[in-house]
Amino acid sequence: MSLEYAILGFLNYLPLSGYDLKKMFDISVQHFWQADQSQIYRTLAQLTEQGLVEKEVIHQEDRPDRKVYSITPSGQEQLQAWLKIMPPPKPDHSAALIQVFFCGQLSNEEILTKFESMAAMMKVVLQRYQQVPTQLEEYKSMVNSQRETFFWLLTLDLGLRSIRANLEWAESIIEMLKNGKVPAK
Amino acid sequence: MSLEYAILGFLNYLPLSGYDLKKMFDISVQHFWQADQSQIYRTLAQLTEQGLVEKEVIHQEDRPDRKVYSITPSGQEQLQAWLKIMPPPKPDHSAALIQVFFCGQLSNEEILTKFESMAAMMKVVLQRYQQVPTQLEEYKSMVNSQRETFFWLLTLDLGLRSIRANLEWAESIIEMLKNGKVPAK
DNA sequence: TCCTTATATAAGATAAGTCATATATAATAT
DNA sequence: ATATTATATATGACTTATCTTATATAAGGA
Repeated sequence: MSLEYAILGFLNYLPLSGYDLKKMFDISVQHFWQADQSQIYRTLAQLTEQGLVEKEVIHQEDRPDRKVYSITPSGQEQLQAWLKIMPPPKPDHSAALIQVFFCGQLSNEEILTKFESMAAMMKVVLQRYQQVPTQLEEYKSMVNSQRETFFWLLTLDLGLRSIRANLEWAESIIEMLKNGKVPAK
Repeated sequence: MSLEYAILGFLNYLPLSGYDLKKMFDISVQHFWQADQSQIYRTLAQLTEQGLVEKEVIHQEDRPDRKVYSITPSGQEQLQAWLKIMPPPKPDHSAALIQVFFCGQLSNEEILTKFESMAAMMKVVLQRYQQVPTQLEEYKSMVNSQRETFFWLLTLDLGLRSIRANLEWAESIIEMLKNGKVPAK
């Protein structure tokens, strides 16, 4: 599980509660990692058991107590070690590609509609990506390091390149459909 | 779940057993869908319950009985309907990107090593992809349709484009590391 | 006044998939 | 002679993640 390491990564900057962590995910890696709130809490519990993080309960009068987690030396070791290894590439089961694979069973018009809405969606995602750097300021105030922001921008860059590759692919298929290059049988 | 529809897609060509299906996955969509044997059997059971496929037991003397599944009219309807909709884009949790995001905590030499082995791995994947069309013959003999093979090649094309985009990204980072473009702090 | 958002954590149910293992036989390769 | 591969299905245990719901309070907007 790498949510585990993502959490350790953030806690290595500063101590945070489960609630804070959720916000951190949302302002920084939301473009490639949507963290589930309940999963964060469960993973935090698990990391505590393993001695990789430590919990400090901060009492609050009017709201539930804050439980602030800090990384332990053992947690830092684990994180460093993990950052150096290559994570086993997990095969992604792409529903979209399964649809492409079997879409010969649809009519050409239906397929054209499909790829056109795919292309349209990708353009939306592309725009969303191009607007992500707006959140940079929020993130900067949390980590305050040009080096960290640099790597953040790299993850954005890959996202952009991937979406562009996808869009070009979809557009090349639209071209083929319009020019009658798709075999009828 | 889209394994469900992937199975319906194959059964729409011809009736197959769980064992046959596993082989079908391996010779055709293995590059974007590694199907788990036990998951295929479980999904087949579930599809039978839902009335989307039908089971015929074929007795064999020396080996376990073959259970051959065929798609029902209801299954065909479901498949057709699904092929037309856009599957909700499932957010992929990329361990590799989490590593990039936090790798500012490593030294520049360690990071260089990391991206170099990443690039090397992508080159291997690229070669593997370029060799996939070899399996085309096997697949052709199963479906015998130029239209179907065309869409198969499209899924390969996307794979190639994506890997190339990834590789270019990794190489651009290697360049930056070598030219001292990575902030020290 | 009422609704939403923010603050904060947690647990039950369910889904989807992976891993390991079990059963049984025949053919092929080393 | 021995080991592996092919044929064929199935289940138990486990992991990871998602969805839903619960609890509690305060501030701010319509």
